[in-house]
Amino acid sequence: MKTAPLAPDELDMWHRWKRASEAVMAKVEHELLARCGLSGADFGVLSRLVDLGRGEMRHQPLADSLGWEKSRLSHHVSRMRERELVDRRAGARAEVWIAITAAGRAQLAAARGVHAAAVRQHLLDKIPAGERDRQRLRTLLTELAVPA
Amino acid sequence: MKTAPLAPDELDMWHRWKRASEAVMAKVEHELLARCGLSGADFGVLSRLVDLGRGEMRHQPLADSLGWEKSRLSHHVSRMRERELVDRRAGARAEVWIAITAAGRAQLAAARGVHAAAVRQHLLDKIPAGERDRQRLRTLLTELAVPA
DNA sequence: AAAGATTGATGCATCAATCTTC
DNA sequence: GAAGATTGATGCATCAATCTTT
Repeated sequence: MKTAPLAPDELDMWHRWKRASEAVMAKVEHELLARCGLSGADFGVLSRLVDLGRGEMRHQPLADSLGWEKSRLSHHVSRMRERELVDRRAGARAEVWIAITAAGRAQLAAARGVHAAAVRQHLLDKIPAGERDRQRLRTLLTELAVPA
Repeated sequence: MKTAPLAPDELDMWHRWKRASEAVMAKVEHELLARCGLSGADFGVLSRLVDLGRGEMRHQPLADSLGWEKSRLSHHVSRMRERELVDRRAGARAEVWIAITAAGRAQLAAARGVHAAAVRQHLLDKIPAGERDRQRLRTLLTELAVPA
């Protein structure tokens, strides 16, 4: 199977896509970290604990909801635990529960607003307002996100 | 300054965007690594050396063209040098030149086709074909990539 | 001292290997 | 031994500190 090199307009679209995805993520995560002391990963863990689990979840479902390997979550929880944002406890069977702490709830509450503002400023406000345009974009993003 | 939490449709768009940008990058970089032994960063360095510099460039302009800190490039070149993909040499003034090796050229040549195919499969082919749609997307991506 | 680049320390992501409890 | 989770090793990104040549 022969594969022609990317034509200039193809290369252009690829570079634009790459720069846009890096820029949006970097801007949102930078604001969250600078203004709230939470990385995007920290924010993801804390908000899922609260939104999906009323403050605590088992290890594996939490990892799944983040799209993370269980080992990645394990390392990350160890670091967040030292900062007293979450805690770990053993369940009745062999399972582990991750729970948000009071300090974690406070940080998350402060971060929600900053996150919402950053997402609007750097992404949502720049998307065309028409319902047809938005629907097209939703469809494209859904296609692009299909797992390998 | 009021900041309402993200509404369900806003949150939905944010999550779709996030998953799409992560998925496209991961798929392209994974294919490049699995089939050619080059990371996205490696490919970026090699292709810029050839396309922008006929095989060699000074350190700082190369870093700039990648959007990297100079220290990041320095570390990366050290690792690529051990794999004999590039070499470093001192210039007449205090400057450093990074040059692609013969082995680097060979790997890059093999990788170009794989990269082109992956970008088409995972991004370009999923974008609507109409010129108006494409133009709209280009505009959106350009807005999103504006530096902080 | 200024320009140009490297180094070292720290935190994070991934993989394979290991531990623990049923 | 199987399910559930942690650990250790390695490579990468970022920041501050340092080195080197003019």
